[in-house]
Amino acid sequence: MKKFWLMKTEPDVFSIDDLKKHKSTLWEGVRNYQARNFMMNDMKIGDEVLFYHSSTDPSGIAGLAKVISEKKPDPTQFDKKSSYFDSKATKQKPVWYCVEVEYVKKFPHIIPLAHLKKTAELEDMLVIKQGQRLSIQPVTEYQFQWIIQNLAK
DNA sequence: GCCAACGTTGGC
DNA sequence: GCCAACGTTGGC
Repeated sequence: MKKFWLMKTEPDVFSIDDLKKHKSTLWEGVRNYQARNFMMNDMKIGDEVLFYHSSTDPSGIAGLAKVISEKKPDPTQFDKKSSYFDSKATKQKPVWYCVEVEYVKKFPHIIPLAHLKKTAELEDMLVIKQGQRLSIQPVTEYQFQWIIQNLAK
């Protein structure tokens, strides 16, 4: 059963245009257990992703991606030079995992967070809740399809 | 740049 | 295991 997700990124660091250019990317650098657990346990090949730009103006959904590989150890946890280095992690016992996501499309216009907040059909979306910092969030199929059909233009 | 909300750390 | 202190996220 295909699932749907929202993944946040700061466009200054990695934007939808970067994903388009690279075709796909390992979603490395997640250091939150809840978000990691989604990637470790729940995200499967073919799952669809709303690609969300945070800490920018306006913040919002910039496009679509899809999951093309299931969990792999996050290489940055072993890299002493990386700010994501984790001394607790070993190659035999990695702590952090990530999935690989592939570019699908960039929306003609970003869908601003403020717009999502005003949409009654999306009132249960996690991303619009105050203080919701989780960088990978589950989205319902209804929410996903509604956004595609009504807001992605 | 501010700061509320949240997750994590560490002393006890 | 509690919880205060701290660091981070991310909208505004």
